[in-house]
Amino acid sequence: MRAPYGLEILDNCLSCPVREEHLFCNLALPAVQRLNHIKSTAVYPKATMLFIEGQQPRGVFVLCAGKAKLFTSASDGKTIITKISEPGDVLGLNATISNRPYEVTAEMMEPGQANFIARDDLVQFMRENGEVAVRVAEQLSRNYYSAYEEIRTLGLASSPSEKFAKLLLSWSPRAGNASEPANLKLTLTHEEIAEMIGTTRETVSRLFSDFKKKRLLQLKGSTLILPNRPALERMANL
Amino acid sequence: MRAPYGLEILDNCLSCPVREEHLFCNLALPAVQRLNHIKSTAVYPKATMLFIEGQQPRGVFVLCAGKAKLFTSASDGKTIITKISEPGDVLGLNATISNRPYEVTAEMMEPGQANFIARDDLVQFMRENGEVAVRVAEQLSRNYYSAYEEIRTLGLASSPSEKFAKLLLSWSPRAGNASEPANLKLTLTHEEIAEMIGTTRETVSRLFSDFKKKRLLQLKGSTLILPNRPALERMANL
DNA sequence: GGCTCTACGTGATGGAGGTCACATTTCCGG
DNA sequence: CCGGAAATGTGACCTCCATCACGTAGAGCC
Repeated sequence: MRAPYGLEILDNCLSCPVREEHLFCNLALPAVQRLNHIKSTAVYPKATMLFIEGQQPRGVFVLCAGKAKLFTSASDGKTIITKISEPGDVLGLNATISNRPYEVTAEMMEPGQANFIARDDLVQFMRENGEVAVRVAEQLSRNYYSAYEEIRTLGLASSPSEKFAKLLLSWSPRAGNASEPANLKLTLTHEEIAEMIGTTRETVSRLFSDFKKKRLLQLKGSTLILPNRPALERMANL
Repeated sequence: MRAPYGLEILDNCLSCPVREEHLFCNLALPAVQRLNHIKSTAVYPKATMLFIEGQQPRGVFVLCAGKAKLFTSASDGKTIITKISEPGDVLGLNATISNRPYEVTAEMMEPGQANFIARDDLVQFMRENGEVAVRVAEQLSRNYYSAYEEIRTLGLASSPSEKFAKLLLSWSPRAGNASEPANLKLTLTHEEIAEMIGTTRETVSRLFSDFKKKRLLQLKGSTLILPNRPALERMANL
């Protein structure tokens, strides 16, 4: 089930194995050829910073393998993780398009691979190809949407438990109307979860205890089970 | 100084009186003609909802006169104002491009006027004209940036006073290095300010008192004076 | 097996700010 | 100029969570 962690370069990394919304899927052949010409592929070890908050944008990274966390920090060191990126995601697009500094730091959480497209090449490619520009615009608006969800979570939720419930729900694939329990792998530390919902590690630890007691979640090793989605939704004010 | 509040239709509302970043400025003539053909102009009284959170996107509004507030609400009624839009701003672009429901409600705060461009027309226009699509992408990434600022404010600031200081700073035009006091019109109620920084009206009221006492702001009628920008920046952790 | 380092669990404590209540002022339409 | 509504000022209270402090558990390593 897991992405290969070896260091060999994956071929055809821009193709779309799963998700329809990938940025450069199903383009016309000439566009694909042009794309292959301007992209470059590289392999990154764990903890690599693909780019750092505040840097001038060099271009975008299309993640092929591995996960990356995107986060931003205040001068006092407080940090919020805004997204855990997975293969297929495009990183640094907003900064690159608007030519403003990267607004987040992107750090590999595991060894992985990514395609890089330099800013000038991408902008030129967009100008020549309206379809590509539309795709980019769509991707940007998706990014905006998830930023908006973040705002709603941070701004509208009154308690850490509410935010925690929202986070759990966002992890669980919405399985139709059925109320079958969702289970998934928990790969984040309490510290990281705390940085995602704007609270402290200790509070997250207590939240896990509370939620277990209330039968809102179970942990078997690193497998997280959510037996009662509706109750979570009630907690999250949905 | 104030925009006319009469109900006559302003001509040439898509032109750019002030700001360079307006969406459709300085386009080639044929594009401008096309634009004038697909847009329609209307006048809206105070408290009009241009669109409502959750509605399917009909298209975008380019605000010509008047201010509008953009906000989103939780089911329990708690509300956050994410932006005060001013003439020249483009409203509803993200939802329109991604064809997802409007993520906010846009409500006129004063009588005003806006151009409307229907979704299909806009998308078609973008496809035919790569330059327009690039402009749209740039606008989207600007929107994303301000959403990001919001996230930083809500997520990284620990106290209401910190957020309040940030808000005041965001209102004050950054006047070079000089430390001349900034003054500006205060058009929002304490309630609205509270909804912008995620706190309560009472707390905002107390913040005004505290900040006055600490010589961080003065109020002359509805004119707000910030005599000590550096001190505000310190409060905001900048 | 023992060592170290990181992740996690949990109690005690204090204070910031949300909540409620009510007084006062400002605004605005008639 | 007046009356009601909306906006604002302020006190009292009390909850929730950040903080501090420590103990424990597990993972990797020699």
